Amino acid sequence: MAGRAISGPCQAWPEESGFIREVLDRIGDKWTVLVISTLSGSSLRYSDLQASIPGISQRMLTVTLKALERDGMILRTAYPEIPPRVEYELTALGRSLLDSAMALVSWAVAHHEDVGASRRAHEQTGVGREKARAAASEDSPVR
Amino acid sequence: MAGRAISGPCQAWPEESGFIREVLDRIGDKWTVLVISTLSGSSLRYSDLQASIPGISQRMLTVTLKALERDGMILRTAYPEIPPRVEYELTALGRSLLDSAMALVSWAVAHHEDVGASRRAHEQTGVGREKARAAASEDSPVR
DNA sequence: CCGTATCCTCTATGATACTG
DNA sequence: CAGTATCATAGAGGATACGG
Repeated sequence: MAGRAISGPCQAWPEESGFIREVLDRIGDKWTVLVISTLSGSSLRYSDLQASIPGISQRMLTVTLKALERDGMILRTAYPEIPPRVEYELTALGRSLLDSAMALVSWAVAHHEDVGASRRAHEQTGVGREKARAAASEDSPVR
Repeated sequence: MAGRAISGPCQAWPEESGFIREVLDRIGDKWTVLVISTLSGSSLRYSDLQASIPGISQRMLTVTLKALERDGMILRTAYPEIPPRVEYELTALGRSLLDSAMALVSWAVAHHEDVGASRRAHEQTGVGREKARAAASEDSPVR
């Protein structure tokens, strides 16, 4: 749709943005990171995953697992027993993503307080309802 | 909401999952990573950002910038000139997230072919329409 | 036990038009 | 230039019930 509609100053995001968005969508969705993180230790059964991830619905667990399997991140193995048993485990590709994803999780753990503080500050000082200063001098920008 | 409803085998994700999800939602949304990446080089004006990120709407650019500012990732500075000028730049917190996010982007660049191959393989072999084997021996699981 | 099939809601995103 | 306001929509995600 966009094509090369823009001939602006600097085309920061040429064509890579396509599959970058794909990956970000995948890891950004509500459960993917939780699932692969849960599988980091050992292979698990469907019901184990559901028990280990509080709040996930059957539907979303299934959908997430299918997507990850399709993308080669996890391996699904069904044992035709009675009762049925299915095990999920990370592939090498899945583990490689886990590394990068955990960096993000670590960031979250390390900085969530900073983010919280910033949010509180913005509520108090009423940023957003900022008072437009009448003065217009070059050296006193309005925050 | 979940509380401690589950008393299962191993509580893999206790309470951290809350703010982990918050961070993942933020970086997972359609434009955040593109915006902070674009700001990695230098501070930019609103219109520069819009020109540098093909396909973003005014609304989403504004929404994304507000969210990032609220979370302390970027700093907004308005110069009360005519015409108005507003500059956005990454804060230290924003740059720290950029590092982790770029790790993910690097992963995408490095492995998007593997993912593509896996997807094609799943389409061809018809995984999902897997043939249920009649046999039920312990040592021959169905993939 | 391991899912699939439906229905339903809510949010993210976009298009468009207007303002300081 | 730098937004804000409003309306519309697709799809993610959840609840529930049924099937192999």
